[in-house]
Amino acid sequence: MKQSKLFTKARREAPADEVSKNAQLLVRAGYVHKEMAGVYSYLPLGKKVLEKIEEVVREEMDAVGGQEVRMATLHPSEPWKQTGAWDSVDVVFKLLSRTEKEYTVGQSEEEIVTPIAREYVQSYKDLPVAIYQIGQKYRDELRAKSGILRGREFTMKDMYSFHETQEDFDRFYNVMKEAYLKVYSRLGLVAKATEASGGAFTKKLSYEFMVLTDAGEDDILYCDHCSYCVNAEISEQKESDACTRCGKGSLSRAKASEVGNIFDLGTKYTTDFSFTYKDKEGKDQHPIMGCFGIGISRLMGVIVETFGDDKGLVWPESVAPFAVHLVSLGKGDDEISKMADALYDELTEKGVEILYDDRDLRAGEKFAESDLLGIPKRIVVGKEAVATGMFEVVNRATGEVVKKSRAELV
RNA sequence: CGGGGCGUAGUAUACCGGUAGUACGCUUGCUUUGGGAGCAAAUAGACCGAGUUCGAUUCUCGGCGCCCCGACCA
Repeated sequence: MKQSKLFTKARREAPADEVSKNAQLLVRAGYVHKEMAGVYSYLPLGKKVLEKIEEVVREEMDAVGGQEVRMATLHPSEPWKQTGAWDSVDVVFKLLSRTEKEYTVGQSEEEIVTPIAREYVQSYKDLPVAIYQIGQKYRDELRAKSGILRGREFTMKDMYSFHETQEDFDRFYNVMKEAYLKVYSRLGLVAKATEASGGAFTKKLSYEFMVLTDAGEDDILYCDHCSYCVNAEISEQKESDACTRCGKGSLSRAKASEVGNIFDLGTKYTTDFSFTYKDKEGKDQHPIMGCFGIGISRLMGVIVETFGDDKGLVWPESVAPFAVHLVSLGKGDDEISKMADALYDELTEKGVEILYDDRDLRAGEKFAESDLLGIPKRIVVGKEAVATGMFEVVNRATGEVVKKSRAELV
């Protein structure tokens, strides 16, 4: 992609009405555009990042046997009334059509997925099954905040699984826990599986996946020795207490952002929707259901909060919109332009995802903007490259500079 | 939803009870060219409504919007 053709432009100033780091940087760099409080459009660069995150999540969900679907976003009100959520869940948007019919937009999909599963699962032989989707969710939040970390519209991966027995659910639950940790690790994040309230439908604990960041909304207590971590809202322990799990470490308190959760829904929904299968004895049984969410757009925000520095965004390679930022210097210098053009063509042909700043701008402006965009690797083509044949390669995260020849790059 | 703050060109800001100035951006020309250049010209603005006033962008009230704190958070 040539930057002269890129739809968006970086801005020198951060928007005055954004305080959070993720919103300031993403807006400045042209990754997103705010529509209203808690609702952002994703522009070409931002969309690429979202898709990178989605792809990592998709691979790990497929790896544990998940099957991807795309469920409706506009929902009839009936199933929501059937489960009681229409009246009891206050973040449900309620829409009225011109003929006064009621609808909602999905803030979660149990009301949609359960009737779908009921249609295709009749026997214990059809279980277990796990289906998921990646898509937009809508929640009528009283207060959107922190840029893309907590919005009224956001992108989420939500998986729903159905099981014959509690044992099988527990088995899958652990598989998912590992899959989730793998996802976060691939995104360059350190997440803690955190014990939390199980929500409305189970007395059991659920797990929330927390990434430590001051921008987060939750307080957690975690052991400095083992992997124990608990949401402070359900814990009677306090900072500096000895860890009750390993007995060796002590607890630290920190702010964290919830980037995923896994719930045991029991038979709440399968009962509400009269979803039964025949077991081996031919008796009707309600499947046990699980729900597994990952906040895709929130993850993007958390990545910005975690890695962004005073110069701008810093993307881990796994989610960067481009792998390489090729920057040519020397306005109007034909030799430099030709050399940069040639390198761009070669790298593009090799399949390298590359953004080429071919614009006639001064070096300072190009470097500042390159830093802001946060692409992991910058290749500079200037007089020096023409003279020596060696290209300067700069690591955005570390600032480390190495010289490489054309042959080493392509 | 309670509390606080803020709404001025595309962006960031300034001043003012007498209709607005600066910087960046955008357009044009010349110079400059390895860390956000210079000169010149050009473009562009008071959230909405009501009230007070001879006159409101400025003061008052209401609305709307945005941010922050809290509450809330399948």
